[in-house]
Amino acid sequence: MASVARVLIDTPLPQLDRLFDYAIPPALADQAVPGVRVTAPLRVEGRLADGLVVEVGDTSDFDGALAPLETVVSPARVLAPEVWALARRIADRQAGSANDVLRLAIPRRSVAVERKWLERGAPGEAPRARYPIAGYEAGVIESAVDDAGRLALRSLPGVAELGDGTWVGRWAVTLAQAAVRAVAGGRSAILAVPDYRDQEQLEAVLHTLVPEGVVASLDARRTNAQRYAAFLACLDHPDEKRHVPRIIVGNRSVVYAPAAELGLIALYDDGDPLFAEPLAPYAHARDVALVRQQQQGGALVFAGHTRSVEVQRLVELGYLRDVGPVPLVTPKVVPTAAQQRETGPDGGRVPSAAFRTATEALQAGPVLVQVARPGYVSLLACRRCGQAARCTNCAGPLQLASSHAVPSCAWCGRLAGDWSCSECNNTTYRMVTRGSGRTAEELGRAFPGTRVIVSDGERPLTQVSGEPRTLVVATRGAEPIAAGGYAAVILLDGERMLQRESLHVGDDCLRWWSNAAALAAPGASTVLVGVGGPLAQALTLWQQHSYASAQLLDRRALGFPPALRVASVTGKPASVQAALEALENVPIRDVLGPAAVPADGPRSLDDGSVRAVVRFDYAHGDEVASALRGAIVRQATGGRRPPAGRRRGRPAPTLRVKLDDPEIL
DNA sequence: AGCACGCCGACT
DNA sequence: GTCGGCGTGCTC
Repeated sequence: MASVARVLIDTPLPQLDRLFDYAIPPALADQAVPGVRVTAPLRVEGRLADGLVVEVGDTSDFDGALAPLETVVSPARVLAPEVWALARRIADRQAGSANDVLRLAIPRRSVAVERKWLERGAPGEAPRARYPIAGYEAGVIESAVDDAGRLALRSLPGVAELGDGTWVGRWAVTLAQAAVRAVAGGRSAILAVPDYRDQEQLEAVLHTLVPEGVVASLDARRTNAQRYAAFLACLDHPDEKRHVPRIIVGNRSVVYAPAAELGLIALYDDGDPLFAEPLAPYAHARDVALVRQQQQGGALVFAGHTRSVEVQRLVELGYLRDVGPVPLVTPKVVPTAAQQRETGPDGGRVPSAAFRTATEALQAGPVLVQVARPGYVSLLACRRCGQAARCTNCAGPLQLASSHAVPSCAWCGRLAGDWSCSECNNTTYRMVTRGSGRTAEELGRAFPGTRVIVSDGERPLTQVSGEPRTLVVATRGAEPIAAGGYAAVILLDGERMLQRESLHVGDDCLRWWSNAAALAAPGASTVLVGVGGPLAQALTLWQQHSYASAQLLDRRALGFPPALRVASVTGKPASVQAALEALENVPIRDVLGPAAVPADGPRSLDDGSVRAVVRFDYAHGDEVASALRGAIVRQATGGRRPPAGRRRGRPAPTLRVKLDDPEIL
C-alpha cells in the first residue's frame, strides 16, 4: 500500500503549480489512488485546500515531515494519468499553470450527478461492425487509424442523407466512420469540431453507426451538471474491470477528454477561430491535439475543406500526410467579376450572372446566399459627404438595428439620435453595409414567389428542406444544410469580407466560401461575386492547399507565424521589461515593441499597459516558455503588492503571456 | 492568497 | 529594554 500521495493543489497561484507530497493515513490507504479529488492542509494546520492525487508512491523528496491528507472527496478518478501528462506539457509549453489546463479538462464536481454515476452499473459494449470508408483510396483512412497515421485530410464536399431523413456534411460521415474504426479496434476516439452545429452532424451520423452508450458528447452548451455527467460517462466505472472504448465528441476542449488507449484524435476545420482557447493558458486545440498524439499515440487527423497554414506547414515538413478524395470531387465554382453589376430590383447587389444562376436554380431546389454581416445594417455614413458616422463618445462605428431604430454605437452602445457629421455637420445618413436582414428584404423583392429564410449568428438554422423556390440568406458560418444540397450557392459579400484588416483574412474568406460551396448539390453551381485573384482561383480549382502553401511562403518571408513562433507579453511597463530581461540568455529572434497598448480594442485604453511581441524558432519554444514562466512566478511572489485595502474589480494580472496568439500582429 | 518570520522606530 | 511596522518568503 502506498504511503505517499503526490497532490496538485487547486489554486490559481503560479508559484504553487507543482506537486506536494502528503502522507496517506492508514484509514485512507485504499481510497487515495491516482486521479481522485482530495483535501489537504496547506501551510497552516486547519486551512484545507482542494487537490487532485496525481500519483502515489512510498518515498518523498521533501525534507520535512509530510502532512497527512485530510479527506478523499470521492472515489471517482477524474484525473486520468494521460490527461495529467498532457496538462503538464501544455501548461509548460504555454508558460501557464496545469490547474488552468485542468479547468478545461475536468468539469466542476456535482455531487448528485456523481452519486448517480457511482450507483449505476457500468454499461457499454464496443460495436463490432466495420464500415468501408468511402470516397478515398480503399483502406487509406482505415490503415491510418490502425497504425497511428497522421493525416491532413481533404474532406469530401457535399451532403449525405442518413437513414432517418436527416442530412449532414459528407465530412461528418468520414470522421464518424474513422472513429468507429478505432472503437472497433478496442480504442477510443476524440472528435473535435468548432461549434455545436457541426457536433450535431457528427452525433447524427454516429447515432446510425454505434449503440447509444458508445458516444459521449462534451459540448459547452450544457449546464455544468450535464457536462459533468457526460464527463463521467467517458470514465471507466470503478466496478468495471475492462476498459470500454468510446467516441468522445465536442468542441475545442474535448481534446483534453479522458480517453485511455486513444486510437484517434481528429479535428474538423482546424482553421476556425473557435479552436483558439480564450482562457489561460490560451492553448490552441490544434496544438493540444498534436502534443496529445505525440504523448499517447493513436492516429491524428486534421480534416476540412480548406487547409490551415499551420497544417500545411506540417504537411510540407512531412509530419502529416496529405490525403484527398479518390476520385477527385470538386464543386463547380464560377467567379464573377465585380463590374458586371446592373441596377435591378435587388438594389444592384447581385450581378446579372449570379442573378440568372439563382433564378434558374430556384426552380430545382433551395438556393443559398451567403452574406458578410449579421443583423440589419451595420454601418452608417453621412449622406452628403460620405464620411463614416462615428460615435461622439468613443469614435466607434454607428449601426442600425432595424429599419426604424435609432443609430447606436457598435462599441459602447450609446444611442446617437442627435448625430451630425463631423466633417460637414449634415444630419442625415445613409446605409453603407447591409446585413442578412436587409438582404433578405431586398432579395424577397428581387425573386417574387420565393420563400426567404434567414439564418444568422443570433438565430442559426441547422437544416432546411429541399423545396424549390426557397432562398436561404445566411451569414458566413451560419449556413444551414439543405436536404439534397443547394441547387446553387451565391457568395455575395466576398469583397467586403476581404476588407477586414487581419493577417489571415484570405484564409478566413477561403474557409467561409469553401464551407458554403461544400453544401451544394452535385453539379450545382457556386457563384463567387466580385472577387478575383489567387483566392478565387484556389476556390474555383478547389485547391485550398495551394493557397495555404503560398501563404506559408509569404509568412516565411515576413517572419510571421506559423513560419516561426511568437509570444506576446502584456502588462505594466516594469513587468514587461522584467519579462524581456528574463529572455536575455534565450536564443530568441527579436522583440517587437514594447509599444503603447492598442491591445484589446477600445476598452483598455486607460490602464497604462504595454505589449511586446517576442519572435522565436520552434526549436527554442521550451526555453522561451520557461523563461517567461519564471518571470510570471517572480512577479507573483517578489514584487510589492497593492496596499492592504482591497481594491475593487478583478485583480487584473500585471503580466500576461500568450504563446502563438492567432490574433497577434 | 494568506500568514509567519524578521529586522528598525517610539514607548512604558 | 520591548511592541509592532509591513518587506520578504514559503506553502508538502
